Amino acid sequence: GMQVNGVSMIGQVPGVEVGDEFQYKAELNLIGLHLNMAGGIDYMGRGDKMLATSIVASQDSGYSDRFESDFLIYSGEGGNVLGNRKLFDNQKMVRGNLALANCIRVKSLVRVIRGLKRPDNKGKRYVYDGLYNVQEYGVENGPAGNAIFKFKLRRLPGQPSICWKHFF
Amino acid sequence: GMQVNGVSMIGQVPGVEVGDEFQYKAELNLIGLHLNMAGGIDYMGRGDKMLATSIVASQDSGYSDRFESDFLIYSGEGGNVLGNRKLFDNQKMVRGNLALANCIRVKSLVRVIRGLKRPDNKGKRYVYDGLYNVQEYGVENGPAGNAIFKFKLRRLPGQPSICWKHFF
DNA sequence: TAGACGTAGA
DNA sequence: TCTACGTCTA
Repeated sequence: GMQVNGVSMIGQVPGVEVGDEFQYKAELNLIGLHLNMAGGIDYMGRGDKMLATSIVASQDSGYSDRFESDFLIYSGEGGNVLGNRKLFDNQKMVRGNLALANCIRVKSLVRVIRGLKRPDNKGKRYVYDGLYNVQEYGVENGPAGNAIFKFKLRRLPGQPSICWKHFF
Repeated sequence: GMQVNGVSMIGQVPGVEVGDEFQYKAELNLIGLHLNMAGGIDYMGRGDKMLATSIVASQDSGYSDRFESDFLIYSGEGGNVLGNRKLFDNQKMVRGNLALANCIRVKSLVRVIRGLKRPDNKGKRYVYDGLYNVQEYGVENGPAGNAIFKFKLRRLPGQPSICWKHFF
């Protein structure tokens, strides 16, 4: 049967290369690429503070992350009242958001995974996009005037590009 | 990688025997024992009405299903305001509840799966308990005076017992 | 105990 | 789009 629980780590995961595709969050968890089964930001303790290890980014499915040639604008987590995704509140600098922000000073690398639609439009698939540096973050206004964090991540140079076939 | 999507069917699933244990809802889905990844009641269309095919019953994890020697009292689904499990409303005779109630007249068999705690207390495991007949249902009052359906299912005689080891 | 970019089917 | 006895980590 299935197994779960990969190992939490920062940086490249042995055996996983840019462009590798997975079908379920549980697979990302098993292989250790992204342990957070539901959340988009995964993180771990490093010394006395939390550091983000990986994020799942999507341009569709109601999310508005933006992929450019060599950087990524990623929306923070939280701000859903009662988990509702219809009632909004200000996002807070805690948990995943804080862990992601902590990466800026320390220059800790973050794995980026793209959440893409499946061909049949049922659920998502996940493509590993490589290592990024978190450069900065700002605050934008969401649909209800609520605060949403926007993190700017820069893709580490020298990594292979994702084959365009992945996006179809 | 993992695969999903078993086939919806009523009655015994080929290859699955009483006492077989599974670790995830996704496994139940894959093997076709219970396709509903989140809901406790699985059902399908049969002619012009819905019939329940399987249910997942638990005595713990906040649920109050009761297993007796040869029958089971199973609580209906729904009644959680905003999916909150803290704010309660009356359960309605729709979806899974309706499909389960429909089984009474037609005497359609329902597979019963026991949701049990794992030894490490993380998450659940699932043990197939065999086929049951839905005999009747009533309405009880929940913690907030809200209506909760209670279905009485009788275990089909002649089926082997679940090994007691499963419960430890 | 609560929070989170789950997942499938109606 | 919505519901549902998910599943994990902090």
